[in-house]
Amino acid sequence: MARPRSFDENQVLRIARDRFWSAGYAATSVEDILTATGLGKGSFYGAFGDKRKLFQRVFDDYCTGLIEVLRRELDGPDEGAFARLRAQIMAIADETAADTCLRGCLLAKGTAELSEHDPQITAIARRTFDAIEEMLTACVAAAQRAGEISPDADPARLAALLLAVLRGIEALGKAGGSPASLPRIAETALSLLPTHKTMAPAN
Amino acid sequence: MARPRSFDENQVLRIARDRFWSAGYAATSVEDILTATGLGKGSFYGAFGDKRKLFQRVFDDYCTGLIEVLRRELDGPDEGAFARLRAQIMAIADETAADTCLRGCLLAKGTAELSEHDPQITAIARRTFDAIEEMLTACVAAAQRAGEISPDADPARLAALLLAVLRGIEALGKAGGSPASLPRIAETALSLLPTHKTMAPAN
DNA sequence: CCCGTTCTGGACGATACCGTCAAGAACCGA
DNA sequence: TCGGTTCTTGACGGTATCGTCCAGAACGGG
Repeated sequence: MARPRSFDENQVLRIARDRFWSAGYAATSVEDILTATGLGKGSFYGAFGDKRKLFQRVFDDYCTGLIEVLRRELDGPDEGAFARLRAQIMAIADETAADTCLRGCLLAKGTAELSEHDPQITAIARRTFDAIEEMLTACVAAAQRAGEISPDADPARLAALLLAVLRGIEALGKAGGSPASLPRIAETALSLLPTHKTMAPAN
Repeated sequence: MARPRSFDENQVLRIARDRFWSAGYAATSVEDILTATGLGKGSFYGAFGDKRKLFQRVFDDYCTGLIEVLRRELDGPDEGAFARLRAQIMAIADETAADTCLRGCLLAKGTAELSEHDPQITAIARRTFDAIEEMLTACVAAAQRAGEISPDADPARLAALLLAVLRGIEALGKAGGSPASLPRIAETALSLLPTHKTMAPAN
């Protein structure tokens, strides 16, 4: 018994996300979002409270989605764990290389722009990186059990390194450059992982 | 025969850089810079033309400085090349870990915020990454000649990977986290470099 | 059919912001 | 000392921005 919403909240979130994603937080005005979505001010502030609150929500949703996708791709039996790891890392590199408009990753962009002054954003970013690192660790450990990565290696260390490489690929991607360079970096990283019982890794 | 400037251009550039660095481009207003520097509008626009032009100049100066520092640290004889490489990479990791206010690196921040919409910024970032990669390549090659890195490895590939790791460390640093984690990543990366004539690297 | 509740549209106030401009100040060579 | 040139100060116009508020619309239970 009340007037129902005339807009789809998720659609608004998507549109707002795209605006923030493309222009950044500070450069996106509330009016931008209003015209893009067709909402009136009353509806907007009533439903989302605030530009900052909206961004935090969008950012959080984005990060949650990221983690979910990654989990779906990486989880699985020990058999094929290394293949899954490789495929996922290569996919991220390819994706980044294909992003010719240089939009990049909202997680990276939002963290770069806001982490210094918004502890909430920092916390979300931190949580996300931790989650990804954990999934990578599990995948590396699985690959070790399957005999595809040297059992002497510390899976947490390798995972942390791989996460850094992934974030680095994303960062380099924003400067353009040749499309082949990013996958090449991913390949190099994968090829350096201690596959057999070679030298002592990650001393 | 004209009235001389009453301000130090370089000092203004430094102050403006710090503002941009801390708040980002969009969130820094010209008035911010004016009050921080004490300049009047006329002087500001007369000397620097524009908020955007000023940022490009600040960004360019910053990148040039970055390259110079790195060159000073990495250049040298083949003897000790690997030690220089290691020292520099660890230094960057330590520095990033010590940056508790999460200000990060202006190159990363500026690129993340502006590369999508400002080709000039993209070009500067690109040029800077290329220069760093080139210096890393030279250093890796030197270490190979000194017998500290396997001669079978492709120095350009290793250098590209190291650059990605460095940028990744910087990106992860902005999310806070334990101070030990970043140096650990750097160490892991260094330890995985093919030191002797181990497995075929970077196939 | 009607009323309470929630939603909508947009006017509104108060700043903040960008970049221009003109009037006057400071300098220095002659 | 004087004139020409450059610099400085800050007022100004026009716009953008954020968030509030309220009058009225839409709905559905009773």
